[in-house]
Amino acid sequence: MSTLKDVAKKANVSVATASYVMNGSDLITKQTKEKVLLAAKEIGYRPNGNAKNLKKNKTNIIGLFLSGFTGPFFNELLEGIQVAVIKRGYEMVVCASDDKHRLLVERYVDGAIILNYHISNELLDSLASEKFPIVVLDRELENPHVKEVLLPNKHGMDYTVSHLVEQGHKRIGFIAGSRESFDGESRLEGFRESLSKHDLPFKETDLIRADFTEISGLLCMAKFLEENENYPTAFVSANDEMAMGAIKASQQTGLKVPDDIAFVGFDDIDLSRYVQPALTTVRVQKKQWGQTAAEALFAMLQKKEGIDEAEIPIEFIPRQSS
Amino acid sequence: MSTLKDVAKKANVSVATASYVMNGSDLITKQTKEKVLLAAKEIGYRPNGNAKNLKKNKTNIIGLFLSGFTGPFFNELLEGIQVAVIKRGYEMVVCASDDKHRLLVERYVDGAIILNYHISNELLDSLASEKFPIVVLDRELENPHVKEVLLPNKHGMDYTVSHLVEQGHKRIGFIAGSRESFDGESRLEGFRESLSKHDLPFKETDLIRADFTEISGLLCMAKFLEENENYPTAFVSANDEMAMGAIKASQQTGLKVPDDIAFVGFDDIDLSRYVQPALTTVRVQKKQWGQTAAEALFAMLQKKEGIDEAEIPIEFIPRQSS
DNA sequence: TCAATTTATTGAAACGTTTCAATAAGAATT
DNA sequence: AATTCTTATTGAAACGTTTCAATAAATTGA
Repeated sequence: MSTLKDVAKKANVSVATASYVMNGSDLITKQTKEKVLLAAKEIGYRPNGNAKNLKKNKTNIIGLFLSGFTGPFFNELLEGIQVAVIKRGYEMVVCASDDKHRLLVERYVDGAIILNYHISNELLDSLASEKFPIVVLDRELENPHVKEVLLPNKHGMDYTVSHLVEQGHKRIGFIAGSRESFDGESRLEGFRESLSKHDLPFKETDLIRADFTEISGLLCMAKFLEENENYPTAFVSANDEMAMGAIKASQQTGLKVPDDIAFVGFDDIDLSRYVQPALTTVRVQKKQWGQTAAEALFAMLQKKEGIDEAEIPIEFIPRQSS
Repeated sequence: MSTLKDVAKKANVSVATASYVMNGSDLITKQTKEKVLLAAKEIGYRPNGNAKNLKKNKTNIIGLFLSGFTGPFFNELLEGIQVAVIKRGYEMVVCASDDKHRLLVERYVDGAIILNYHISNELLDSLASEKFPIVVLDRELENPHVKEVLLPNKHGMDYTVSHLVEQGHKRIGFIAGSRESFDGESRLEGFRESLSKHDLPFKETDLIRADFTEISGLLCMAKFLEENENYPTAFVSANDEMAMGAIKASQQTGLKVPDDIAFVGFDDIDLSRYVQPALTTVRVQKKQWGQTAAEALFAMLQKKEGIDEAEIPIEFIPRQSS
């Protein structure tokens, strides 16, 4: 593989000059510039990113660290981060890990956004620094170089429960996702809190554990209805997909939604307004979430202090399922 | 940030020794080993991946290059690649690009899997080499260091069309995705070819252009039905999501599926068997696809020649929508 | 015409590792 | 006790860049 040295030799200049040319310095005269560029092309030169990074002590890459690619995988979130990152002239890489977290630890990136329950708080504490800021999307963490950018899940649950209470519901169930999800659990927690604000009890047996997929919602709800002939008049779901599945299951059992049983989702995915009945839900700006996360990271990277705690906007969307 | 040198100094050994310890060489005596490890821990040492990579001329990372994070984003595919990559002691990074493709060009990875229509054949041709093998998932490309791992889309269309013809359909429409998708277009092409094998004509006006999302399928189908009171008795869709959307649109117009109009999807996503009516489709092993792609890459990386052209298995799944 | 200034080019050190070849220290063989 | 053979440790070069400081060349001003 050819290097800058090869280019320099071919163009009859020093490697310093070649380097300046490759980086578009304006000290270099036009004709040497062309000479070098031509040589580089002829020889098929590709810069070596590792050497660059090593020298500059900087990669211009930020990393998004996920726990995996299955499960609730937020395309919009990725898109939001990507947009913000590109705007800053950086690149983004996303990777999944459950063990060594090599890409996170070995300084391949200038900063990290974390949504990975396999990564411990201790590790993050030991990594975060002035030079290596971190944004967490899935936990609370007190550290000057770590910033939390969290969804206002509890806020959303307040809307939801108030709405349901207004409609006269007294016994409300909950469809939860997998326990590893910070958002899922904080929605459940928020649900519990909102319920008690309204002096309503929660029967633990009305808690259904699914795994965020539509099909798990369908299956678990079907099972629930089969086992309990006495059921809540309403269910809150930790996301839209499960709510949709649960609605299908209820309908297949002959129940009318929302008359016999009401459902409220969370997220407002595109499909929610098109299903029958259209799904009541809480709209979450996932793309905005990603963007905010990236912005927060860049703010730390540039030591700008005054980043105001931007809340991710949410909105309650009443539709026909409740 | 502390370096190996710092560790060495603290442990009173040479950096060579420290390096050997960090890499678990068995030449080093147990007590120096402990001494170094302790020093490393105390000092909070993290290896510098860039320096390592530079020296070793190898990153142990393979890259998956996508065009974006929206659109048909194949979690299963990612999962498949990830599994195979981890098994080999490598890591995977995924990134999106539409312009400079820095991460692809600057040797951050040891090999690449491409599913990104922004990346030109010329670029791939210039990058691919003995030392840098490439697997393409979205094009045909003749190059000794590039391997195609493609879905048998046309094969799937043969099944589909034969099935529909057997059921007596004579006028069959097609719901296509966005033009940038290689798979989408090759399904369309396959559809055309299968149709003509059966001596059936294809009316260009029976081609609906959507964008792979369920909602686009719904919207485009609704529009089509509104504009054409005369419509095909069956539609083949380039993926399941659009088929589901189209079915919803048809039902909302009062049509009975499959009696008035039949639908066949492609992919067999989880949900397909649970919708009403259950969706006839072609099952594609996406995870297998990813795994095969990664295996093919490793085979090239290890110069193993005899990689047999593994076909990704597909299977026709007749259900109630046709 | 010569000094002073500006502009273009270059040599060489440095970034943090790995790893070869060389050395030092111990153990084993005479 | 001297020699050989192991084993553990180390010095130093190398990987491919960037960038500072130094030089060389060209231009200007007197």
